[in-house]
Amino acid sequence: MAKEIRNKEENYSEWYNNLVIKSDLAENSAVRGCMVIKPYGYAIWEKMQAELDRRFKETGHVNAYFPLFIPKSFLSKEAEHVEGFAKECAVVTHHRLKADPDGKGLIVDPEAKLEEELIVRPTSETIIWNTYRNWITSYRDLPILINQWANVVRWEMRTRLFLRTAEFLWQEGHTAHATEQEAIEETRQMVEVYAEFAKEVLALPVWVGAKTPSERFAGAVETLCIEALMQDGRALQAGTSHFLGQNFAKAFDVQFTNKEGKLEYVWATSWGVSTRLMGAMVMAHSDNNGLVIPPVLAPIQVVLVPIYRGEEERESVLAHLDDLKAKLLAKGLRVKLDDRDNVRSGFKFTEWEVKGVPLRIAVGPRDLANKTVELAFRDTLKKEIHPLEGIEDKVVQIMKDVQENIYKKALDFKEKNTFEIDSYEDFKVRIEDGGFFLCHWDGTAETEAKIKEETKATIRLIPEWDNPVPGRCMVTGKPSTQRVVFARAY
RNA sequence: CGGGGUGUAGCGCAGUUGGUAGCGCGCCACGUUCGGGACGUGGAGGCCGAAGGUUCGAGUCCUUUCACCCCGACCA
Repeated sequence: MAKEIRNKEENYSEWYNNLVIKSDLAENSAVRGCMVIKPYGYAIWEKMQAELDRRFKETGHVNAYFPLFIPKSFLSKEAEHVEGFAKECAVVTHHRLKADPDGKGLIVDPEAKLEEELIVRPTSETIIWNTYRNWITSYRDLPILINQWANVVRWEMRTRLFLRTAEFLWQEGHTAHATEQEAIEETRQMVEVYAEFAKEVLALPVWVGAKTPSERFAGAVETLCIEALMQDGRALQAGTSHFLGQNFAKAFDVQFTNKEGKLEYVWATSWGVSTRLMGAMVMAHSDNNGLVIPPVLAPIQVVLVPIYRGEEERESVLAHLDDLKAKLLAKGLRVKLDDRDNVRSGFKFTEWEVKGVPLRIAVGPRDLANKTVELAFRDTLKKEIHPLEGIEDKVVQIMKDVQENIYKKALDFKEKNTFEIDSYEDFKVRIEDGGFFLCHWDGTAETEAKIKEETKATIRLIPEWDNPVPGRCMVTGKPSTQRVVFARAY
């Protein structure tokens, strides 16, 4: 069962509002479906970037940057790739405007038509592989392990804040390898990096597995992914890692001479996560009091709120909190001292709670007298009084505990909402309540499509079980080698 | 592109059978307050999405049009 929170769309907009606003830049549809990321939201994205980037570097990758514009002809070189992306591309056709001869304003200058249209990248496989062709001639040039931080544009029919914006920020890794085995291992390694990141940083437990052919990335031989569960019971694809085989090498003619002196096509992978992760984090942890941000990600981990009346008290409490802030900063914590004098402390409490700051420390005259502080925990909403002595070490520990606690809560939710179902009739009923469903499937695209058609549920992934248990397809009764994970997804 | 809905103050909304444009929040000023979103008094802020029509008179009725939101098809 999903939590009480489910279907409360108004919660989403309230949560989101602290982080982003929907772009209202234009009255026409040009920037419909884009979002403005506010500083507080962007700080979370920066933290995600830093944590991901560190993991990429640790696994031997380097960053680079490729152009935003892709010649139209590039996109058509890989048959399945073009099939998948052609329907959602923004196209640049001209390079100049001029004054409208019939009146005010500007028109596109027909003289300035581009010889070949440019596509605003929906993903960068094509332009990167076009570049790799010139970089790779020998096995000594391999592997190439490059990541790029970029924005991409996908002109979706329908957008959804965070989860499907027309423009989004992401990272895309594009690697080139001499052997199939190495590329497969890279694909696997990166999905594991994502799963670890989801757990340790987003405090989000995920399923890891392979997509079915129908859900695969356009141009991939295999797509691995991580899938998370939102509090409303719907699944969210949170990251993908693709084994591209030699598809792009063949499309862009990227060959190398191997140790035996023979020409071979290069093996490829690509993998990415996006600002969608912010949506995942928000929808997984937030509650009716607002955002709940895991400490590792929180732009502000600890907020210090002074309580006082009168100028004299204000000064002594603030002096005290200045000291405390310095002690906490020295421990590497991200601390905010809210010394605003134009709002009351109660207002501050609520404001930081809504923004999801993991820990609030309030200090007033009473605490000054008793040498204590009041700790208020965002995740549990509990409050406790703690001696001032040694508080900085205590807070360091609290950050770890809270991170762990938020993860455990999400893990518990995921486990309670994962069901083994063997009857399709049961499935049809139970799917309405959301969650992950472990079912047997006969492995055919027909059955997969039928289930999607009848229940709106899709196969989120095929897990790699330690001990796969065979059974019979819940729809057709045909043999199945193992259970797969179904859910309704965003 | 189908199906539904909404456009009135910065935001959220009300506006009766057509008759001087309203409320809440926010904003500004002053005062009292201050251990969980304070209160009082005063104030600023509007081509009622746009165009046309009916009428003595339109936020309200009619026509046209534009925009946005939600649900589907598409998708990370």
